[in-house]
Amino acid sequence: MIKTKAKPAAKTRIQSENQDLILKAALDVFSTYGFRGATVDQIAVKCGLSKPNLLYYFRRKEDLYVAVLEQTLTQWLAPLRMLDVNNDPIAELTRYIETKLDMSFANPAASKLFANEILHGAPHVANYLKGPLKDLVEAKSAVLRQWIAENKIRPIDPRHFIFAIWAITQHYADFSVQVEVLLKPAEKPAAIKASVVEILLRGLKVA
Amino acid sequence: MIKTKAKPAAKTRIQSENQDLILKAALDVFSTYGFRGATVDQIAVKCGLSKPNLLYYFRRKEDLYVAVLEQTLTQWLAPLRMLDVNNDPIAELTRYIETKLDMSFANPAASKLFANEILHGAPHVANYLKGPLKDLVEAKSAVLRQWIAENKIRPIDPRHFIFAIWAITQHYADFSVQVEVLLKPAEKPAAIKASVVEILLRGLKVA
DNA sequence: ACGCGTCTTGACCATTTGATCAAGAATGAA
DNA sequence: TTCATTCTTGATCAAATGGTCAAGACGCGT
Repeated sequence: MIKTKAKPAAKTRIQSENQDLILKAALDVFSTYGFRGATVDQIAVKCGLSKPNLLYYFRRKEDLYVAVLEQTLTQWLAPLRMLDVNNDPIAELTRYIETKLDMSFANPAASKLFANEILHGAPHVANYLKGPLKDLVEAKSAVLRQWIAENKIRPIDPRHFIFAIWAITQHYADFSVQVEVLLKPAEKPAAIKASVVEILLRGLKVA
Repeated sequence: MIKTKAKPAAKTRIQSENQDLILKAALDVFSTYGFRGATVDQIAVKCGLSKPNLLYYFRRKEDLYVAVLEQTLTQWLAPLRMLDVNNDPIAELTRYIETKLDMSFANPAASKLFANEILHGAPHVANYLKGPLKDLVEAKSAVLRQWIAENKIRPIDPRHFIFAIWAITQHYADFSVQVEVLLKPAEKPAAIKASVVEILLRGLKVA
């Protein structure tokens, strides 16, 4: 009997369960120690599998790393895709910033994984940056430009403004150790969100 | 004859020359590959010394890493120390932001080295964060608070505003690969500086 | 030129780590 | 139950890498 197709993702129950376990553990370990710093053994122990067993699912350490990275990337950019030109700019941008901050608080590992990858020259996602990401940024820059043209927000360079949102929101994940030390005693997420939104958006509001 | 003191830093000409060579190469390699990702051999080759010779100057890889890190840290925070409560706030903050951006453009390796260290939990500089850095941030937050009290700038949370400046300015160093791709064709530093200053400071100016 | 202390290196070692493989255990459709 | 397929692992390997050491080269004040 023909095997339906060449590469269907997960097939058996055990396969999908274990792949899921592995990906979760790998995100944790890779984001903490980086690609080179992480060891296959660490990840295997973390998800309760033997090293050869883990390598049965992902033949090479790099395959696993790329899988985790790709899984993270799409999830990470989803909220930007939702930016809608037809809604109120301040409301839309507020929602975007707050969503990004929520993600940084809830899943700092994803942000750290990505930051580490870019920091080291993006060797595994160079094409992703040049293709899908650049397209998305261009599209959303156009949205901001239209809002400016309609005089709904004050003029600003759209790309640098997007960079600013990314930089600040991800800062609370990537530099969480530093933030926690300098912000002690701890501040509530809601308070942080209010401050960040204020810093980023106050200069955009029309008189 | 007594050796003047226990641990005077560099003594002979060769010593200071080679230590300098090593520190420069180490900054390059550590910032690109991270502590674990960098190899002593790589650094040795980069500065034209043999591996045992390099280890003659820095007995352990970690010693070298810490030396580079400490050298970088002080230099990196200098511009913040200069923030002067007696000058015009917008002028002072503009100068600070532009200086930080200049440093990111001129020496991205330093920023990346620090980013990598914090990203991985700041294992070598935890005390520095809790001590000198926290003190500096508190002091400069007080400066911002005074400007607010004097109604020279609009109210903002000082600490989060400092974080915002750091996050954005260092973003152009740490994420330079991404920035270059998304900003293509390349933009002049002066244009970037103008955009960033506008984004950060427009919301601060009093009516 | 001498001689002491500094500098340099080839050879070597121990450990870590990514990856392989053959053999056996578990799974599940018929 | 049967048995082909999938899953699991102990043992093992080769390469990379941090670090050591003894021996010799060199720099420099005298």
